Amino acid sequence: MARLSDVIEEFIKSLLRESEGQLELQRNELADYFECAPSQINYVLATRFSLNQGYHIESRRGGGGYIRILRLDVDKNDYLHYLLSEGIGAKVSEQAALQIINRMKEQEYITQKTAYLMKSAVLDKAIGMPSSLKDNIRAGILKSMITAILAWDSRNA
Amino acid sequence: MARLSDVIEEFIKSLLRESEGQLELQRNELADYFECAPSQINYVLATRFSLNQGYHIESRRGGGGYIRILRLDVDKNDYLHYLLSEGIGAKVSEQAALQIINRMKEQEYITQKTAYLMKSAVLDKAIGMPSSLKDNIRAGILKSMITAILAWDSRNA
DNA sequence: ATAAGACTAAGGTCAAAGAAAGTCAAAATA
DNA sequence: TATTTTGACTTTCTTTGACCTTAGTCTTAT
Repeated sequence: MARLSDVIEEFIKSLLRESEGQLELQRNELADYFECAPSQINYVLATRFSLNQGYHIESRRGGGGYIRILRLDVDKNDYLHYLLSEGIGAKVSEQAALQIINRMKEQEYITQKTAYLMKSAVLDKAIGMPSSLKDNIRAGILKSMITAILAWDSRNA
Repeated sequence: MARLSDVIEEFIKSLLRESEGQLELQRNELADYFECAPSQINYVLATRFSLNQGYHIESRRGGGGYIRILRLDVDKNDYLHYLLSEGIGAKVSEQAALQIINRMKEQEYITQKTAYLMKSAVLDKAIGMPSSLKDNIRAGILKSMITAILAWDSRNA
């Protein structure tokens, strides 16, 4: 007897295959279909569709809510995935962040203008905050922006 | 299932596009057309056509009453400078930040892709941090990105 | 002719109900 | 012990409806 989470994982992945890596679903509907608790869907998403595993999730609550799952294009964007999974840890200095963005530009993942914009978002000046928390916050922001760059392409495929 | 509020929003926006950003309508008529409660029109106006989102609403009750909606089209530089000097204070909520970025996109000051990138940088998730400091940090980042957009333009003028 | 008051035709407000999704930790299971 | 399953509780967003306010119109007494 396969674990239900594995079944749900496979189900979602087959849906993704049929729909070019992009998919929108209703949490309660899916939970109904598999006769499980709605929160199990969250568990499956958290453990099998994380960023490190190459997926991006967007969702909305309330009437007409949804969960959107994007499969990021993995092999095409090696460096970016490396950054997300190992390259950027919990903390990143300003210098390191700027270097990373420069390299992204040199490898033509982003335009010069986008690089300029991204840099502005990770500057010490932008983040304000004294303390060592700055480097944590910067890491979060940088990762989020890199994820957005990856997600954009999948989303508009 | 698309949210009715979104449908009404799009309907109004398309009317605005056809009429140079100015439009007068009858609340009950519109509610009839969409078969919804009249107060849902107010909900749509409040959540999607606020001043921050770039719209101005005037209305009149009683016989011959109406609701007038104006799209405020501002000059790019004026608007961005306004945001930096008054529009964005020391703190900004996630919602408010996303609305500002949406407006920049609707006014075509930035592309949709850039909007997506900028949004990713101001999300609660990106900033991490529980606490109320989030809104301060977000304000700093958003201002920094807006400054970068201004600087880029003048630099490449 | 006119001012007061009643009637009608709008739009406004607010709170409750409904419709999702998120979180977290306890319980169950492998 | 680690992973999975469940469920109670929370948060967010939307929809509905009862009640309120305001503007114009019509009657009527003076």
